Parts: sequence; structure tokens; C-alpha cells
Amino acid sequence: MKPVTLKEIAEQLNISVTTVSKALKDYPDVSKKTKGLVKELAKTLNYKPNTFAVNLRTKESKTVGLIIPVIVHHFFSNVIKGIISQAEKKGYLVIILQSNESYELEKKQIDLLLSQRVDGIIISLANGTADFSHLNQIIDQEKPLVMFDKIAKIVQCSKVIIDDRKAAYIATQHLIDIGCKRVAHFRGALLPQNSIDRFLGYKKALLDNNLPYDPSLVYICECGDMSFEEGKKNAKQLLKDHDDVDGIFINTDLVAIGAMTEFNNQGVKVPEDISIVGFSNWFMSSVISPTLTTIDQPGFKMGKTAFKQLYKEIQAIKNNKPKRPKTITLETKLIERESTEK
Amino acid sequence: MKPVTLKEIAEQLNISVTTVSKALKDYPDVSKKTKGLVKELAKTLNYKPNTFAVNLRTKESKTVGLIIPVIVHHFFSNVIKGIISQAEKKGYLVIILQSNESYELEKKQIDLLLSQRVDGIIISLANGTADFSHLNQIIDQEKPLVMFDKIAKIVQCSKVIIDDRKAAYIATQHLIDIGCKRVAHFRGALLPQNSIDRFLGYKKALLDNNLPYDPSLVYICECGDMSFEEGKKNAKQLLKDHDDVDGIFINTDLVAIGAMTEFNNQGVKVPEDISIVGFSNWFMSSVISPTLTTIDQPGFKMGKTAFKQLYKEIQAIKNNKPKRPKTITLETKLIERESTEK
DNA sequence: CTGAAAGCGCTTACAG
DNA sequence: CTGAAAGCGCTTACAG
Repeated sequence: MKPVTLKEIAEQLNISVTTVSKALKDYPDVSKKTKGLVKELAKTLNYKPNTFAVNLRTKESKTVGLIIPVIVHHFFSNVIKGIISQAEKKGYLVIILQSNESYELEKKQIDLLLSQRVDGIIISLANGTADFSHLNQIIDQEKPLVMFDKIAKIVQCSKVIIDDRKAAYIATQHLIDIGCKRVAHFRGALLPQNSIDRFLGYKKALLDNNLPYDPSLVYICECGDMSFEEGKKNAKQLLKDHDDVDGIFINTDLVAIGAMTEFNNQGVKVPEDISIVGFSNWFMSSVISPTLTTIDQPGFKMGKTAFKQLYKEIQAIKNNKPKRPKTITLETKLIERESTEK
Repeated sequence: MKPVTLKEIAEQLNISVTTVSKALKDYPDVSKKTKGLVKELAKTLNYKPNTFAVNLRTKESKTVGLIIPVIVHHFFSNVIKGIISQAEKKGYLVIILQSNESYELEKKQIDLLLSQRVDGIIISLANGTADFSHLNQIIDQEKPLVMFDKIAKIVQCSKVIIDDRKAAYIATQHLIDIGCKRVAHFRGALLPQNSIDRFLGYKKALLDNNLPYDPSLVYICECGDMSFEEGKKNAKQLLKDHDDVDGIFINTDLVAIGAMTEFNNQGVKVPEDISIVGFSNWFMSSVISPTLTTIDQPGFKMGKTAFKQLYKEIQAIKNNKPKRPKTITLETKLIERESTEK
């Protein structure tokens, strides 16, 4: 069963392709009668416009690309959901790619999306990304680009973020408020902006409370992938290095859960011996034992907002208006749970 | 900066578009010298073929569609990852849609994908799907279709599944082996084939062990969405209805975790009072307390396999060969953990 | 109100 | 080895 074309409809009705096309799109200069006939036949033949041809003519694909470091991740999968749900409302489809935290892959994927002629791109950067020419390439082509979560400040495009520094400050302040005197930090990879900002928030909270900042209390994730295993490893190392740490602010819930598992294995009690605050509010943080205090990061909303902004820019470009990059900061909040109960 | 076309390259080199096109695709009837010139210029101009035009000519989009009930779900997000990683290897892009367990949405989304002219579709059905004409529509158009996990046996297409009945049998048998005499079952929604099969496996295990099958021990999920809340609700109801249940086989880990949370709140001890086996082996099942015994379901592999099969069929159709639907069954295994430790 | 014609950017059968 | 021409299926400015 071959797909039906405008030509076939035109032949069956003995009218021109032009008129059929116009009738289906409700052009005002087609008679009601003709419109009726065309629409009816189109329906019975189950006509669907050939997107390839439409795209070629209109130079739009009604498709956007999304590049994400990891999919199997509570925060990111929520973002995906937010983007897809919003895109659907506007009649857009979403092509999803996973960069696996690799700069090389990310670069290739952007090339792919550009040659696919998507109407815009949404991205959260890989931990390994330090060069941004592949992103500027998107901007040079006047394609809308929206970054979220892991962004590059220097790139001139719209961004949807949270105030990582402030959130980290609040998380650390909470540990201090409940009495912690030696607060460590598992900061994740070195490069990503949000990792830097969270670290700065942690440091500022210490200094504002007249607690010394001790670099040996900051644990970096070399592997590039913030994972459960990383949390275990860091926790093990911390127990070797220090015996006086009474609180830790950890970059991601998953890592925090890894750390808590290690502490539990070694008989270190949370929160009695060490209090812990995570980041992101993964679902599982509310069901493990002890439940994990964390910063709620609105993934679904972030996805929705990112698409909305992208859509605005797509429209702006269509109407030959400037697209005006915008940075949108979403609210976060501290969720207090058992891991910091004193 | 407008995208470069074949025409521009041709003009700059004073040769025809035909030759440029052939040179770039390494046709044997173009001189080495010309090929060299064309390729060099294409590179410096950063030429990328216009996919719309290529698609229109070749009638291929190198894109496949994926419809999934929920994205924020450990099993499904692993499947997505598997599909995307395999697709990338073959140069295919993946458009992802979420049906939200709604038949209506699923139908619309298939229409969307078909009018987008994707080369094939991979789907896991919504719990609400009982009619399959929208799926047969895909098959009528001779588009490859692969179903996985939640399938419809009656639809003539390839399927990637596990042996749900067998897995459920093993799960239930495990509960009986450790001494359970009154085993309940949270079966999830009524319609999906895997829900039916798991129920049948549960029932058969009881009967094979000379335990009576009691329908009042089987809890159905009316809301259509197998969730944490559903687990809590069912657990609460079960405690009201029965005081002699000593084991439960639960359709999905997330629901099992909901149930364990409710039991914990009410002072019912797992596994001392009630032993629990889940299904799917979500990551969090290995870190909660008690850790959850479950059936490991290979999501990533399922995704990979589904795409591989789809790809084979796409190739077959391209070469005018029959596509021969195939059902592939992947292995599962029981993961014993604390929730069934006696 | 209707339609012939050009064109989007490519591919490929065919002629030379 | 090179290129003119047709055509994929649509949209739209223009003529009548």
C-alpha cells in the first residue's frame, strides 16, 4: 500500500494539484464545494502529507534535537519527559541522543542533528566538554540553542538553570545549623559549571560561618561519571583520610546513596556519626533508609521551560525577529529528611 | 549563514551538480582528480547534504520512532538507552514519544510517526490498549514494527520479550521454597499481556505445590499506572483483608517498594512477617532496606535487540525481501536479596 | 475561483 | 569521464 499523494487526489477529482493543496490548507480562495470534495476524498484515502517534501519546501522539520549525558538518571529522564510533553503540545517531535559524558560524541551528535536540519537543539553538556566551537557552530547557523543544567556561561544562547551556588550554600548551611563542624564535599567532575558553582556555594557557607575551608575535605570524581560506585569509593577514602568529619554535602543523590551504603557497611551511622545532604531529589532518596536530605531540582519543569524558550526562538527566527538569548533560573528547595536529623 | 548546496560547489568548480553528487558518493565513474577537488571544497565549505531532499529522493528517513508508556522508569529508560546506542551504530536517529499509558495518545502518536515517514517503529503498549487497528495500520504500510515488553500476541510483527510466565513461576516458587504458605500477588493492570502471564505463572506455581489458589489474594491496579502509591494502597488493603499472608509476589519493583514502605510504617516486618519478591530489578531495589529480591529483566539488552530486529526488517524491505516476523525471548534471573531471607 | 509553472536540493538512468 | 534532464511531493507567487 503506497502512500497517497496530492496528485492522486487531483486526478480522481479532475482538478489541479495546486487546488488540492490549497483546499487542504483552507486557503480562502478555494470554493467551499471544492474544499468539501477534496477533504472528503483525502480522508477516505487516508492522505498524509509527505513530510520530506513539506520540509524541503518550508525548510522546517518540526523536529528538535536533545543531547543529554545520561538517560538512565532520575533528573534527566524527568527533563526528557518535560521536553517531550511540551513539544507535543506544539506539534514538535524530539530526537534524543546520549553523549555518555563524552565531548567527542557530543560533537558528532551535534553534527548529526545539524545535518538532519532540526529546528533547534536543547543540550546539557558532557562533563568532558571544555571547548565550545561545536556549540557556536549551531549559533552561527542561526539555529536556536537552549542549554540546561550543565551549561557553558560563555556561549551566547538561552539557558535554563537553577542557582547552584545558592542551593549548595543552603545545603551546607543546613549541615552547619544542625551542628556539623567539619563538613566535607563530594564535588563531582571538575569542569561542569554546576559542579564549580556548587563547590563555591559550599565554600562560601563555610567561610560565612567562620569555619575553615580545608581542600583535603573536597573529593573530586575523576571518572567523569557521577555514580553510586563513585560515592562508595569517596566514602571509603574519606574514612581513611579523616576521623573527624561530621557532615558531607554531596553533589548528586546517587553518589550520596553510594556513600551511605559504604558507611552502613563500615558501621558508620548516618546521621548520628555523619550527616549527609544530597542534591537533585531522586525518587529513591525518599524511600531508602535513612531517607536522604537533599535539594529538590525541578527536572520536569526545567524540560518544559527549555522547550518553551526554544519554541519562542524558533518562532522569532521564522518571523525574522531577533531571538534574544535569555537565562531562566528556576527555584529549588531544601528537603529535610532523616539523613540530617539530629 | 545559509547551508551550502551541491549547486554552489558545482558553480565554484565549474562542473555539473551531477558530477559533484557522484564525486561525494564515490561513484566509480568520476575521475580521481575531480573527486579530490570536490571533496576538498565540500570540506572547506562544511557541506552537509540536505536531509529533506535526500529523504524525498530515497524515501528513507534514517529515523525510527519509539513509543513508550513512561520514560521516568528504570526499566524503560534502560530500554531507551539500548535502542539509541544500537541505532547510533547504524546511523539511525530515534524519535521518542511517551504514551502515558493512554490508548488514545498512543494512536495519535503512531499517526504522527507514520506521517513523519519514520523507517520503522518500536513500541511497548499502553496498559489501556485493547484494540490494535492502529498497529495493523503500520503493518499495512509495510513498515517494520517491533513490540517489546508489553506486547499484543495477536499482532503479526516481531516481538522482544521475556518469558513472563516462567519468571513469575520462579519468583513464586522461591517464596514457597523459603516456607511461605499464603502467597499474595499484586498483579498490576488487567490488560497487558505480561501482567496476565505473570499472574498465570504465579497461579501455576501455587497449584504445582498443592497450595490453594485464592482470588482474594490477587490485587489489581485500577489506576493503570503501576506506581509507588499503588503499592502502598494495595499493602494497606491487604493488611485489612488478611492476617495470614506470609509472602507476596509483586509485578514491579516500584510497587513492591511502595508496599514495603507501608509495611514498615505499620510495623509489619519484611522478611520476618511477610517475604516479598518484586519484578524488574530496578537499581534502587539494591540499595533500599531491606534490599529487594526480584527478577532481573534485561532492559538495555531488550532495547538493543529490538533495534537490531527492526534494522534487519528495514534492510529486508529495502531489498524487497520478506521481513519474516520473529519473537525473541530474553533470559531473566532471580536475584535473591534480604526481602526473602529466612 | 482555478491552475500552470517554478523551485526546494538532491539522486540516478541515460546519452554522449 | 561528464552532464542534461527527469523526478521525488509538496508550496506558493502569479496569471487568468
